[in-house]
Amino acid sequence: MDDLETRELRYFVAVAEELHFGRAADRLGIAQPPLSRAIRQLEHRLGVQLLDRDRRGAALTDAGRVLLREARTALDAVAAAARRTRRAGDPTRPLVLVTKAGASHELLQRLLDAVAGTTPVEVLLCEVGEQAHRLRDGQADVAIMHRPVDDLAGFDTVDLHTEGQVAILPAAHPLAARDQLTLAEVSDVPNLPIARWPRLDGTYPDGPGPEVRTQSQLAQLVALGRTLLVIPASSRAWQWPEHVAVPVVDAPHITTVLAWPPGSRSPALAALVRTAAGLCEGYRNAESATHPTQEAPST
Amino acid sequence: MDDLETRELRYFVAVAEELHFGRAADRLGIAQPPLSRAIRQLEHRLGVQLLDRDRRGAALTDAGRVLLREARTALDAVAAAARRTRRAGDPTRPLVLVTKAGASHELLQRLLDAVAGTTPVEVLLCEVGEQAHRLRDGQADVAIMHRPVDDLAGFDTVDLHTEGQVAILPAAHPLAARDQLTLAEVSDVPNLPIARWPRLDGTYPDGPGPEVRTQSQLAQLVALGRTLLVIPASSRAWQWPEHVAVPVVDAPHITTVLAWPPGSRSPALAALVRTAAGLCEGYRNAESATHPTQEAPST
DNA sequence: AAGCCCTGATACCTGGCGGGTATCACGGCG
DNA sequence: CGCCGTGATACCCGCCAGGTATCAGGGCTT
Repeated sequence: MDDLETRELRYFVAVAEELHFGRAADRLGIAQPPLSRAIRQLEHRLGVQLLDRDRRGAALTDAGRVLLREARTALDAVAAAARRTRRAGDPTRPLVLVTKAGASHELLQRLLDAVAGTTPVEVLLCEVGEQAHRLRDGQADVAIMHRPVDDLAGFDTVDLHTEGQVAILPAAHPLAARDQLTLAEVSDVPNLPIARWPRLDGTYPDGPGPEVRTQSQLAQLVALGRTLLVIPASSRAWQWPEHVAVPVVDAPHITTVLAWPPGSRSPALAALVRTAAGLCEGYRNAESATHPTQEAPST
Repeated sequence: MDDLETRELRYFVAVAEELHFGRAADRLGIAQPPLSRAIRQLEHRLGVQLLDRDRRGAALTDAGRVLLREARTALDAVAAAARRTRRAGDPTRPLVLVTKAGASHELLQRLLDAVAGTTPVEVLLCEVGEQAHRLRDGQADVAIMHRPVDDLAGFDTVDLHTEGQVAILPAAHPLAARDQLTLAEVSDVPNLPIARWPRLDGTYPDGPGPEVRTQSQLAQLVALGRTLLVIPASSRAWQWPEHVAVPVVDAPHITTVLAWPPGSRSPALAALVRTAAGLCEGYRNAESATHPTQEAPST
């Protein structure tokens, strides 16, 4: 019937994340009773139980888990609407491009040089896996991402460049002397386990490797001889003197792509996409000409 | 700062679509003054002018056009959150599959047969181009769509089948006697112009062909000898006795895909996707194994 | 030119509801 | 057995969404 309000979604997300009405209310800056009432009303309106209350907190039901995921994307979309509208009203707005720190540095440099003077571009750096979120919630207009490692669902893209991967090893490690490696050799080095990244919900998968959250943590761990990693050959801007890169011959190739929210039609974005496509003409995947999710936005 | 409420977005969308405060207020079931005030507050909060007021109505500014697009997707996301949550709380829920009427009928039949008894599936038929919207706003869980004609941006997909296209002609037309045609021959038959479909905003592109909105309108127009169309070979369930299908040898191949919102993890959906992929093993594009937007949802 | 009409804007009132405080119910635990 | 910490309930208050009445002004007609 009547639509949900974003306030209700924000409240539910807070409770679902804290699993505790008191703390959630605290975080929201309101008192606990109105929060309890709001969630109860929400459950009543949806006709679905979202939380199992308990003397020591609350637990999500299946429906609650669905709403948590859906509410997050809905709130992102609302926030994106506000941000993009504010930016559209600012005539001096630069295009905001988000990329992983250090990834595809040379390519980005060439792209920025090519549009310098015509299209102002602001570069926003983020940690691994955050680009999609920044794009979805309107903090950025366009992103440099990588297939198949990043989640490109929901974006239009053009392919920019495809390349092999290298293993980054501590210089002191025996494997560092090799001039090439295979995935099998890399994946079961007993005293050099692969690091673990957080999942979307912030928890870590099980495994022997160290838990990392940022690229600089990882760089340091490699330098300390505690882990290794396999990354695209061009993503080496943050390489330390203690690091050695060895090509991994059978690792899947990584394609660098320029990604943007579907439907974006600003002339600046269209110009950037056109320039990027032009820069990489030779490398582009022929599929991109026929695939509808890979067309440039019209002006 | 403070987030927008969906009420504000609904109000703005109404005004932006009507371009008239009075009619918009009417449609929303409120009076005009509160609506004017709400829009003014919205503009003030965003720090952006959204509408140019005028004695004879209102006109969208650039920022207003951005907000209209963003607000629609945000409202879709909120509506989807409500719908999907309600459905998640209903233990008897069938999976809702949406498809264009008549398209890929045999494939769908095989798919439904294959999951009959294990996964209840409700089939929702819609007109051309509506599937993406139904999927985005939560009315459906999964869709049968076609690449490259449908907009697949924002969905995970598996390829099911690829096939050539045929021209559907009035049986009385001279070209109907041919056993094959080319795109060039089809596209400039002077007295048989291709029909025009509405754009997303409901307006029609210019051109000589008749305006159509549904497949049955189109079927009738072809039977009347007023237009022709080019469609995948399998989409002929609605063919009339007055229609003749002739292969178009150089038309781009159409791939039938199963598409669903990224992140959906219901066991029923996963089972359907697995079954579909199994059914079409031989036809599947090898790329689907490595492309992240084409992986089956995990259970 | 003088009204009229149709547009959105302004003024002002009212009621519902979102939010607050105080308190209850209840189970775990020392 | 009483204390603590959980969420639920009761009740009050003030704000703001929404209503009515009215204004302002430009393009019509006459």
